[in-house]
Amino acid sequence: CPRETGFWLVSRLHRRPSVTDVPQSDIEAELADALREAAAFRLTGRATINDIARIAKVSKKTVSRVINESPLVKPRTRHLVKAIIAELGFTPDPQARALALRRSFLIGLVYDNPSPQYVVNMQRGILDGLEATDFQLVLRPVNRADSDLSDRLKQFILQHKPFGLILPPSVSEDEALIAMLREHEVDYVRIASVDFDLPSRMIRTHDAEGAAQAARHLCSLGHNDIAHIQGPGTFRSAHERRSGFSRGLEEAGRMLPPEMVAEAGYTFDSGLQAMERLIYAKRRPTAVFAGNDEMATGAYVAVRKAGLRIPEDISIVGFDDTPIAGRLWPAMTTVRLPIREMGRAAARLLLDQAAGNAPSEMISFSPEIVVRESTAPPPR
Amino acid sequence: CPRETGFWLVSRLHRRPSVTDVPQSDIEAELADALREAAAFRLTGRATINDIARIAKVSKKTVSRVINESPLVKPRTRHLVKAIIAELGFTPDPQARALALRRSFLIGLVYDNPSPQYVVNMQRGILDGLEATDFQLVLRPVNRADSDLSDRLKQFILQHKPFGLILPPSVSEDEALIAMLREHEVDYVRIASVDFDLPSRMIRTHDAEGAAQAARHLCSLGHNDIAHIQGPGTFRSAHERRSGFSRGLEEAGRMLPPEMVAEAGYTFDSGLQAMERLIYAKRRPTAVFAGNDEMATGAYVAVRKAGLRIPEDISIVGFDDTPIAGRLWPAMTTVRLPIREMGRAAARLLLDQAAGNAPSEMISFSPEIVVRESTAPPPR
DNA sequence: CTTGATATGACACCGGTTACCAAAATCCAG
DNA sequence: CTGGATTTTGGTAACCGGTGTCATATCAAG
Repeated sequence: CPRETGFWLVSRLHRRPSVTDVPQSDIEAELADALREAAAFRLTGRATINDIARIAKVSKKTVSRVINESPLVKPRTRHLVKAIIAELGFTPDPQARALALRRSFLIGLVYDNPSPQYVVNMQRGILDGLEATDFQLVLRPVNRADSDLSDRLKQFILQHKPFGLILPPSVSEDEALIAMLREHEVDYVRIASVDFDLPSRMIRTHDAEGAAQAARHLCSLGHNDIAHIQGPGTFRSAHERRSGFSRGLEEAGRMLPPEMVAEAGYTFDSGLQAMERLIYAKRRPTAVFAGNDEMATGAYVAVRKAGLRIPEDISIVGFDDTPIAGRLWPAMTTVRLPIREMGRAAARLLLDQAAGNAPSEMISFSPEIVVRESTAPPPR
Repeated sequence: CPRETGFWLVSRLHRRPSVTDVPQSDIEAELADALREAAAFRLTGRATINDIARIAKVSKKTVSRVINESPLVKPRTRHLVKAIIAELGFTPDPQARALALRRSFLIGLVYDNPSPQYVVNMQRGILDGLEATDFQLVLRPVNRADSDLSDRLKQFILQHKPFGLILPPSVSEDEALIAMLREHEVDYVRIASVDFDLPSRMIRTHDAEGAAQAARHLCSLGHNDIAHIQGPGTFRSAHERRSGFSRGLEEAGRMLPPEMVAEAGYTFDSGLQAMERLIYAKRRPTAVFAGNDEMATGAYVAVRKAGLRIPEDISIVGFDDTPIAGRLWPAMTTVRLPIREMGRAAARLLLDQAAGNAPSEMISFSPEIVVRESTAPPPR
């Protein structure tokens, strides 16, 4: 026997077919009366659940049931109440609801503070997904370095009782954080390029496959001296991208020797320096795959500073397809991750959870190479 | 006689000096007792104002007064209650507070949907300013074009009763919106490059002055054929920047003839096209000032496509100093607006309002030119 | 011992939700 | 067809965790 709880979306599915064999005119009249009264009330100000109840001549609780789509309401009553709600443009007060449900309608986006470019697009996507719901997106930047992550976030959770959290890469890999979330029973969706032991809702990206595409692209152009600017070792995505790239090269009969890999920190400056190391190394590469667009942009500058040309002397491939990629000259070939769509999916996943769907689900996204003008056959 | 209202920060200022001439030992003992009890309670779970009241042996109202820094509490009681609050790590529930105060602790950032680059930095700044407060930043993108602006935003305001809104340029210029906000008595801070008739809190940027600096810089390099890529006419900032630039040129004895102005839409593509028009015009300019970095980046590409060099053939100056400016090659000379600091100031202004400061205040920020490598003397 | 100022408490209320109970409708066997 | 058990449906009161109002208790000064 299901208890009466705030979220009825579940049971909405197996609702009995509604039987309406009451004299139509009767309903009509009552409805008209109520609506007249509602219209009169309308000017007074913002309506509450009490007003609706009074006008519909039912109890508060019944109105609450209608709002929450409880199946325990006669179709007739439901229609009446819904009509009045529509007429008054009533929407339940999220604060009051939050207080009673001990759960707010905030969705937190938790990200690492030196916010990577992609959070912008992710925000867009999440907002798309939250459109026309009562949920609000709040930003929760954290400093992973300071390890205040858990503390501040816990504070936020205890105070604001967020409905759910969205954890983009890097934050999503923090197992201590995840443990804390489970302890406090907060819903969350992880976004990452690897699988996790604990089954939980997540958005999975196949970064390795994208990197392999980059490798295939460069090989097909005829490059043999191929280098990689790798992201920081603390990021799982950096490993994924490197190993995927390496695998891609091997499949095409090439190798990625350690001296052709320069590690950097996913930043512009570090990418620039890494590229300089590669340029002035014993064997200069004719093509470089950077772990993200940010570093690839740094590589652009290093190449230019060295008096070399893109793509005639050196081909460059990035990862992420951030806005900057298309704005550079020549436009950057990069591996596109559908960040916005991922954000949208993450929001949906969180909202679904409310509807009582299966406890664990995963949505996969595959990256795709976008060939622009920064790649060409190697110089002879 | 001041009413008892949720926000006492005002009166905190003219509080009488606290006199504590009660036997120390007495207090100590009582405090110790209470703290022992508090420590025992601590494990039970999250504390509420009732728990504090019970342990301190005062009424919940008194605890509420202490939380809100009301001066109507004896220093001794205050100390006791504060000690217990600290011991329990109690923080008031924002939802409950919001319900009672009919005002939530959300700060909305309202921005035009094809979100301009600067909102990222603005977000950072606002988050800085909100740090260590109970306030949360929520994102409210709107489509100005759809004119759903007022409707959707009104819906948000009615439902979530935000504490205040921050309105960056373009949104801040919408008088209909402002009227709606005043009608619903929502606090807001406008960020704009012009003054408004209605006195209200605002962050004012002197875009015209920044543009004039750009003009002076180009003139001092010896340019005579100077063009401008102007932003869309619907943006006040576009006018400000143009007129400031024009004034700067005139002060240096140059002119900005209409045929040397190309209007674009603050976007990369439109900037690219505008630059192409200028390049293939009768008299090709040797220097171009774009209304924002986005368009300037488009100009870069147009110049390159035409086989010309930056800055040897054409100098380019942008506006905003978005991250992309420093990442281009050659690095872009641009006019820097301290967006992040502005965001921080906006948040502070909103929070001050709560503390009952003067109803109207303005903080000014002056832009400053950042000379990088995209400007040089004209070709001979 | 007043008196006015200061400090505290009792209680209703904000706008929803749940637990629990009562009334009505439906079903079943006798 | 009827009475009682069972399932629906609607209502009441309490509660979520704070705040406002207003009455009352306390205190220093006159």
